Amino acid sequence: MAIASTMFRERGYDRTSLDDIAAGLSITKPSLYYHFASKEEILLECIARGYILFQQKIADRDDIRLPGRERVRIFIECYVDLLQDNVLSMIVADERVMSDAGKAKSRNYKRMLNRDLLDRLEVGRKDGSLAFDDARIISFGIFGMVNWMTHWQSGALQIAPGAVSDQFVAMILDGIGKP
Amino acid sequence: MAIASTMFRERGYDRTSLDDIAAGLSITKPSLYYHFASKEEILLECIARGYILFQQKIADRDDIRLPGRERVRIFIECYVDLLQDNVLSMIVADERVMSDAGKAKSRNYKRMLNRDLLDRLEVGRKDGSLAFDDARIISFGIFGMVNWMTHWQSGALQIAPGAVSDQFVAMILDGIGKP
DNA sequence: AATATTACCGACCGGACGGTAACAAAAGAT
DNA sequence: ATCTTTTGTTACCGTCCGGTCGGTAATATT
Repeated sequence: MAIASTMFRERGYDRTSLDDIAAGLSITKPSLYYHFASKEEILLECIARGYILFQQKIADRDDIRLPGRERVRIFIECYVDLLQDNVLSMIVADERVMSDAGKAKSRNYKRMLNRDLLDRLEVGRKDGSLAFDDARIISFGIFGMVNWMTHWQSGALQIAPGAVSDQFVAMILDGIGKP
Repeated sequence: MAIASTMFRERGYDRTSLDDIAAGLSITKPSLYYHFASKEEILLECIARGYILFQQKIADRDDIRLPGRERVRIFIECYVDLLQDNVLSMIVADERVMSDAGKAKSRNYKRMLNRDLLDRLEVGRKDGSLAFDDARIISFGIFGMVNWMTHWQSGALQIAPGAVSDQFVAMILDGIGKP
């Protein structure tokens, strides 16, 4: 499963054949079909696994008493961490190749992640640590910034892993404009 | 060409067959091969066309005397505009399917766009209208935010087209944190 | 000893896709 | 009116891929 996640992330779902995955596991394609019903099912399990890993990671670091601003930071840092481990297959899975049922499941995971970030934003708005107009657009913007990291050419930026999320967080919270 | 751009954007490059494109033009596939040498060449022309349209659009609105902050705003607004017209094929083209030569061309266009935004950021830093740490990360973050719009489910947000770029710009320049 | 169950394999099918060869119809130039 | 170039077409090829079928060792159950 971890191997499939990595392959999907590296080559893309479409261009990762079942033979590729099977070879990665040192078995053959029919054997794969003993464990999974279809290629889509493999993808969906990768997605589910990524979501669970995210939940675990953020549960470790989260603290409901912190201001919204800090809870948003924690969300972003955990998310970027997992992205760098090739583990969030949600991102690489183009919904257009999926069945209606699969699409619904995939969207559900995305919706839950979005819900989580939206909640943190609203907490920040209420406790006064954040200010913005439409939380949905802010959320989409944040996801866009971090999800697009999967399109970066690996090694194009010579930079420490943590530095990226630090600067993203700084940009999101404080902006780049000077008063 | 415009039709191919739209199809690539809607279905993705891999899942748009030459028969699809030909059908969209009311001709047949071999006829396509009279005008283009390969599928990749079609893609590269779409990319080139998108870049030219962007250059034209931004040349109309740009003013070198404006502060960097405003020139960044103009860049983002033009970019979002073109994205909404399905015209920036650069974004949907996964480099992993391209030949080395095609990859080089595609990257070159991306590099030029990135260069443009980086220059605007540096202008802002020099004239004091912007402040940030690493311009490359800011630039990648901005491209990520806007490029990811292609992954939004159309109509998920009931919002005026211009409002998105307004709020993105507000978020980038001023941030969402309260002092 | 007889019977299931688990986990796997070689060989194959049907369909889709990028690309090609050979041939036909417009259309302008002479 | 004919020739040539442009722009199409029909029919086909090779390859790849998701998925299936029949069969087989090995392990567990009775």
